[in-house]
Amino acid sequence: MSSLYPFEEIETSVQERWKRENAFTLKDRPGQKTFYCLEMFPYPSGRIHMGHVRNYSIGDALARYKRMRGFDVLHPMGWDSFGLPAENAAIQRGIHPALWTEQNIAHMKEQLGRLGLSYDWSREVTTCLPDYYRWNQWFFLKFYEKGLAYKKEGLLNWCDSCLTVLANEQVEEGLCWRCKSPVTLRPMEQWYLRITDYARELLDALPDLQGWPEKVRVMQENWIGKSEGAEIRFAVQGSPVELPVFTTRPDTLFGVTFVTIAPEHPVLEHILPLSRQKEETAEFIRTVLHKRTSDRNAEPGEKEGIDTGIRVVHPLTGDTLPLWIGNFVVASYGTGVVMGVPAHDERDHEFARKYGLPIKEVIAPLVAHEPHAPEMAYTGPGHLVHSGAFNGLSNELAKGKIVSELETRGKGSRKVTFRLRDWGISRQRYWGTPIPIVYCESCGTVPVPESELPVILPRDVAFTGKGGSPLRESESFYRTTCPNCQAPARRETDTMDTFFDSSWYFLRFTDPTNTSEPFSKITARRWIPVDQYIGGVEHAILHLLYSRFFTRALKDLGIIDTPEPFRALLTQGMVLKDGSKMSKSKGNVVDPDQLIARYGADTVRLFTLFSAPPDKDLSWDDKAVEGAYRFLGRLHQRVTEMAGLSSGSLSPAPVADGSGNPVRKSVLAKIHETIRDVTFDLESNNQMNTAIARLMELLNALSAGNPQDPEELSLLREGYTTLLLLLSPFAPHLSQHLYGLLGHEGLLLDQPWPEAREEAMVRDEIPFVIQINGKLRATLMLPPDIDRADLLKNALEDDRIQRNLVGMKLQKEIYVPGKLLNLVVVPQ
RNA sequence: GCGAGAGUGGCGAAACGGCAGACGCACCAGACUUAGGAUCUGGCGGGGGAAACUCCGUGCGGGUUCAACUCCCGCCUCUCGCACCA
Repeated sequence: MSSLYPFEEIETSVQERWKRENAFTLKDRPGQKTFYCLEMFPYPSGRIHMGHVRNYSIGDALARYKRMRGFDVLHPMGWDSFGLPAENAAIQRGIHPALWTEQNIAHMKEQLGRLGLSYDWSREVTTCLPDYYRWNQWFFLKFYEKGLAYKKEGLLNWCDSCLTVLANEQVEEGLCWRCKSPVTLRPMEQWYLRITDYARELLDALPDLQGWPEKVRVMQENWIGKSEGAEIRFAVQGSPVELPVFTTRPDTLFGVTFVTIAPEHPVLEHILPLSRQKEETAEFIRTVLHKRTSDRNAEPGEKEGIDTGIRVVHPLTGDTLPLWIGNFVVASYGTGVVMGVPAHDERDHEFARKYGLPIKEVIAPLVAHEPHAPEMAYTGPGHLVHSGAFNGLSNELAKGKIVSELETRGKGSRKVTFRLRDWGISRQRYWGTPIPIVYCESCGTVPVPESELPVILPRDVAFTGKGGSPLRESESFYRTTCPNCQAPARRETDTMDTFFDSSWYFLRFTDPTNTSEPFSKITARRWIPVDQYIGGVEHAILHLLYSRFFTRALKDLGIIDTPEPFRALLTQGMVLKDGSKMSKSKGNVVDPDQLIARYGADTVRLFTLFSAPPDKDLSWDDKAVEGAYRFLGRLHQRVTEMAGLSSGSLSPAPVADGSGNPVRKSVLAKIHETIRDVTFDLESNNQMNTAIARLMELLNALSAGNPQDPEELSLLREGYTTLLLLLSPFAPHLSQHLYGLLGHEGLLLDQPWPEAREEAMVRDEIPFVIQINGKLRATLMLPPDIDRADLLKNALEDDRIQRNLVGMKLQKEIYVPGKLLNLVVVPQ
C-alpha cells in the first residue's frame, strides 16, 4: 500500500519536539491533583512484542488523557532486568549477562521511543543495578530483623546434572528443562519470606480492591485458600509423640478408621523406628517420592499407601487405629497428617476400598434413600449416628460440640488453615540480587551490616553451565570475614528470586534517585497507591500478591503509610493471531518494528486500542490495521486541505455556535456529543475501542462539511480541533502535527480536555421511536421536548401506525420522554 | 471436580431494560482512471416481495416486563485459573 500520509516525517519531528521541550518530564506541582499510571515493566529480552505494544498503548493513552484532565501524571518505565535468560545467554553465547542486558535495554528503549510513549525517562529504574538492588538487600535485612525472613530446609526440585534447584515450572515431565536429566526431590536449605503471616490480611482486604477485576480477586482468594476447621491430636501408641491432623469435618471424628501421613513428613524419622515394618515402609517412601517428581504434571493418579504398623489412639473413643502412609497426603498443607473417614470423604473412601480398611458411617443423610456408605462416600449434611453422646445432632451443630469436647480434654482446638505457603526466595543462580548474609563458624548466620551494603554482584565469574551458580565458584566473592568476630567466613551465594525486585519497583519510581533510603515516605504518600496499574493477567497471583505482601510488610515496618499498592488494576487481554497466542514456535508473531515502518506508530497504537476492549483478547488482523491507517490518512487529508484554504485566518476562531442553519447546528451537536461520549467511555471503564469509534463517526460527520463555505469554516475548524484534542491520547503524533497546521501552537498534552456544552447539543429534531406492542413501527423526527399528547397525536397521524392499528383497541401507551412511545393494543 | 468469564452478521465488535448489529474489516455495485490491489460514493443479518412493506433473528428452554442481547431460573458449548488442600 502506498503511503497515505507522511507519517514517518511527522512522527520523527513530533518526537523531536517532545524531546526538545521535555514534554514528558513529570510536573510535580505541590497541591496539584496527582495520577500514577503504571504499566508492568518488561523483562529486557531484547525486543518488544505486540503484548508490550498493547500494554503500553493502553497506559500511554490513559496517562495522556489524565494529563489533559489536569493531573500531574507520574508515568514511568524501567527494566525487570535480573533473571535466568541473561545467564543462559552467557552460557550459550559467551556474552556477559550485564552486557547482554544493557544492550537489550538500549534496543528496547529505542523501540519504545519510536512508539511515542510518554514516559519520564529521567525516572528510569533498572533492577540489576546496585543502586536499585542494594535496597532489595536493605529490605531483606529489615525483614530478617523482624523475623519475616528465615531459613528453612525443604524438599526442592534438584537437577543432578546442572547442580541447581529448579523452580516447579522448570521441571518438565520429571526432567530438567535444560539438560533433560531426571529431577529429584532433595532436602535443601533456602530462605523464605513469611508471607503466610499476612495470609489473613491479604485475604480480608480483597473485597476493598474494587478497582480490580473480580477474576483476579477470586484467583487470589483461591490461592490464599482459607479453610476453617479443627486441629485434632492423635497419640502415637508407645511414644510420647502426638500427631496433629487438620480437618474441616470434626463432625465425622467418630467415623475415623485410620490416620494417613504424608510420605515425606519429618516426624516419620522419629516414629518409624517403632514400626515392625520399617524396611518395607522406607522402601515405599522412596518409591513414592521418586514417582512424584516424575509424574508432576500428571493427573492425580492411583492412591497408594502402606500400613506403617504404628498405631494411634482415637482422642475420644480411645480406639486403636492404624497409621498409614498415603501418597495423596500433601505434606505442606495443614499438618501433613489427615484422619481417614472413608464413609464421608471421597479420597478416604477410595483408599479404604483399595486396602480393605473399615468404613464406619457416622452421618445419616437427610434424605433416606440417598446413596451412601459403604458404596460411596456421603459428603452432604445429615445427623450424627454411631457417635456416642453426639448422636442425633445435626452435623453442623456437632462440629462445634465435638471441638469443644476436644478442647476440654486437651486433644484439639479450632483452627484456620491457609493454602498459601511461605515464599521461597533463594535461587542458586548468578544473575540476581546477592542475599546479604554471611555464615561464620562461631557466630552462625550473620546479616551483613547495613553500612556495608550493597553486597555487589561480582562481574568476573565463570559461566560454564555446569556446577550450579557461578557465585559458588567465585572465591573472591564468597570468602569474607564475619561482621561480628572478623574471623574468616563464607558469604551466602544464593541470589534472590526476581519477584523480590518487582515487588516494590513501583515505590522506587516515586523517588528513583534517592541514595539514602529506598524512597521517601513523604513522596510515597503523594503517589501511592498506584492509581491505575496495567498488565497481563499472567501476573494475577504471584507478582500482584507478592507486591501486596511487600507493601503491607513495609507498612508494618513504618516505611510506608499505605497498605495496598494498586488502587485499580486493568488486565489487558492477549494479542492473538490466527486464533492463538503469538509465539515463535507457531510462527505467527507480528513484529512491531515492521508494522511501525509500514504504517507508523499512530496506526499501530490506534488499531490495538480500537479493535477490542482493553481487557479482552485482541485478534490481530493485518487487513483491519489498514482501516485504522485509512482513518488517519483521511484525517490528514481533510485537515491539510482545510488548513490550506483558511490561510490568513489561522488564529483561533471564536467558538462556533451553529445558530440558524440546521445542518450546522447538527454538526455542532455532533461535536459536543462526541466530547461527551468519548469522555464517558474513558471515565467509565477505559472503553478506548468505543471512544475511537466515536472519533471515526465525528470525522465522517465533519467530512460532509464544506470548508469552501466561509460560514462553515469556523465550525469545521472547531470540529477538527476538538477531534484532534480527543484523538491525541490514542494517535499523539498526527494529532499534534495537524493541531499545529490549524494554527495552534502548544503541545496537545498541555491543553485542557474539551468540555461538552449542553446548549450546543440541543437539536431541533430527534428521532422518536414509535412501537406497537413493543415492535418498532415508525420513527418520527420531532422536537426533543415534545410532550406526551403531541407525540401521540403525531404518531396516530402516521400511515404505518394507522395501518397497524386497524381492528385494534388502544389500551395504554408507554411514554419515555425524549425517546419513545409504545402503544399497547389488543384486538377489538 | 471447584471457581471465574464468554457465546450477537462472513470477521473484530456496539447497544443506562427502550430502533439489535454503532465503528471498522471483508465483500458487492458505481465514480475517477491507461490501470486500480490507491482514493471517493453507495449497498451490505436471513426469508418473502417489483415496491411499499412484512415475517424471523443476539447458544438452547422457560419466566418477569408495555418492552429482554441486557434481569431471574434451568441447560449446552467454549476459554482461562486452581486442582488428591482433608
